[in-house]
Amino acid sequence: MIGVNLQEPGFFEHGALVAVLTAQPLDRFLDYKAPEGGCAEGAFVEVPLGPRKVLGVIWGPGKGDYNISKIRSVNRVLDVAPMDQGMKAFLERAADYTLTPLHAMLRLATRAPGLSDPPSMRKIYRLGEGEPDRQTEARRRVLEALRDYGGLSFTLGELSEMAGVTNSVIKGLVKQGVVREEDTPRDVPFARLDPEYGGKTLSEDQAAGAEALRAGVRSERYGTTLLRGVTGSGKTEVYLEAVAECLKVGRQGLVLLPEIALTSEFLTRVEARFGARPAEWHSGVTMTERRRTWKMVGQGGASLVVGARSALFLPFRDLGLIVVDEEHDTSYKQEDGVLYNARDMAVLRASLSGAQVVLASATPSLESWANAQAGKYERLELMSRFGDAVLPEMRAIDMRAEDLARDRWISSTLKAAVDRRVLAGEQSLLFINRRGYAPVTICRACGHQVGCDHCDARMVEHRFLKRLVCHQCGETKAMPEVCPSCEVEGKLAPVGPGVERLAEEAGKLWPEARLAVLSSDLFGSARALKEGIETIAAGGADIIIGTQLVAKGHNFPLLTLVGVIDADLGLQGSDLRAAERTFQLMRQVAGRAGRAEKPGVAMLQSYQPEHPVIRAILAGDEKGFWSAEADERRHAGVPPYGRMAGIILSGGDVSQVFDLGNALARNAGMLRAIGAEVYGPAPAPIARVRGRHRVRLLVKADKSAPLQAALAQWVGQFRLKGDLRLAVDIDPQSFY
DNA sequence: AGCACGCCGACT
DNA sequence: GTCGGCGTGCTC
Repeated sequence: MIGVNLQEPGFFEHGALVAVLTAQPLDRFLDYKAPEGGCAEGAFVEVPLGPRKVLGVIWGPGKGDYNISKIRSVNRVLDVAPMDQGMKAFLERAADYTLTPLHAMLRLATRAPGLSDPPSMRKIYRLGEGEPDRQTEARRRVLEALRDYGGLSFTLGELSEMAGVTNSVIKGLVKQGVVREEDTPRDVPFARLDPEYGGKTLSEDQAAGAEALRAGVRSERYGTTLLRGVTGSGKTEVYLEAVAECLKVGRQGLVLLPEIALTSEFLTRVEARFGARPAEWHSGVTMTERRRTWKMVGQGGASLVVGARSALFLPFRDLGLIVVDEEHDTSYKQEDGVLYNARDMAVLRASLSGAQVVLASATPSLESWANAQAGKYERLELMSRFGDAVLPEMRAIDMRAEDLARDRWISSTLKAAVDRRVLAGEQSLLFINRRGYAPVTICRACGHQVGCDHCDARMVEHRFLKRLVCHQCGETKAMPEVCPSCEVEGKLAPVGPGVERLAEEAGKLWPEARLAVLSSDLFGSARALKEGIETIAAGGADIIIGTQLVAKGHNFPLLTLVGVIDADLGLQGSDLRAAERTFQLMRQVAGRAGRAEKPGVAMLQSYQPEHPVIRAILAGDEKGFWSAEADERRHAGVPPYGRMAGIILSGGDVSQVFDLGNALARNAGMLRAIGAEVYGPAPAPIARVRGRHRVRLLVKADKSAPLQAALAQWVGQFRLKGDLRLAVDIDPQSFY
């Protein structure tokens, strides 16, 4: 082929055809001619597209199957580090796995502004040569300031303030060459982190764990370690040693955190350990800082990034370690836009760049537990520094015996316990496992939950339809008058108070007490949330009402009672990970109480206190819980022992969306051919988003079935009309 | 994603 | 008559 340089594979001479991937939603590569000076595979380029100029990446040689006379030239190669093979492979594999178009993956990987702008420059000032023609007091101060700081340089503003002079004094010195003015890129490397800076003395247990992780990092090969450690066991110190080793071998590290609210505290710890702050990457980071981080990660000017899941898509050039802290956290699963699980993508990315993964958690996910069990992951266990974890006393409140009114959620037993805390000036936490209103229909006499006749999911009451709907298969039925199990009449009630309803009830029960509601949707920003939490922890409330949020690593020293309003939510049925989540939350929430000198009590309100999960929680029997849960999932053929996918359909018109869903369900031959089952269409977990109705189908397949290929074929049959949209959600996490 | 083209309703 | 609604299609 003309123009291809055979000496240097992957380089395209001026005029050669290249395939360019853009972030535009086009489902194929576009052919362009290589620009003057040529371009290398992986180069970020600007290409003309219709009347616009867009960002693209040279993906490989052009196919040449497009009208040659219409092929345009690449405008220019951008001044950023080219995408390496590992990143390219990562985007391709991630796209295949999540069934996301490649252009959407590229979009994720270029989420920084101004990548196509020329490097922004600014002027800096340093000491030049010679002496000024006339020495004045102002001039003397400027030169003294510069000499004091050796060879360092400053911006005009910094220097004039330091010397206490006006800009014109400095400009005058520049004219004479006594002070030198230089252009320097605005995007500068991050401060070097010193692995030897602030190492702490580790316990024997921690030291052994740290050494195992360090050895992994030194191998410069892929490997995943599940690092288990209860709160207070110092798992952060341990994995920071792995980060230190990564810095020593000169590779880059990435620490993923589930909540932005946790980053600032973590950054402080990193600074204490390594003497400087790492790069930060999450939605709260400013545009200029984002661009700097993106560019520096690409050219090696950032050795450690701390951030949210999207940091996985930064252009690391030599990634040696990824830490996924609180790996079980559900917020690692992106639920809008590109649907991916950051924990799984971290493992994929690491395996393609020869990096180590550390999955850290006090309460790992069953997936990771099973992978460790199967020998795919190494396992490290940290004991608490204070011996066994000090778990509070845990008790179940049998709600069947409480005879609670229909619209009440706080039992008299729990109320009495809270009363005692209020009198004693101690804090109580009322914990509710959900934010929204997603009721479950439960019999208040026997604890039976109304299930679907066609699958094993529970049925959910739809307030507007006045019917029960199965969110898995879409089956509906009228609300029964009589409990299908114990046949008592009039005791069926929708369960599932939101935080607000609970707060209302608490306000009536304890009119004198100071109530605080902690729910992430009630605070405007991460900072406001953090301040709110600090005020409350310092004693700013008597009764705290909270959601999952409180379970995430905040310390409340005055807290001595945790009341779990509905420990049953999700024990049965419609969410396959519900038992796991309940177990994790109970342990974490229980860990909130009694951290300080006062012993804590946790009370679990339950309609089925004899359920194995509740029993395991009360007994603190972790191993027992995991084996039982693993058996159940294996039996049901669900993750991690089977595979699932959701198909989310959305559009402005409900009936059109359902029509499409039904059409999909009718034409699912290729899925049945691989032994998969198709459920639905049914209302999606979030049934309406910004005026669009969402409907979901669920696919369940064998672990070994070629699910992605069959799904792609299935979904590919349909051309979407109008505003209808379809998204595939591999391994969905929400089932309500 | 943008942007143009194109085919049917209420206005100067 | 035309201005403009947004459905459909194209961009190398």
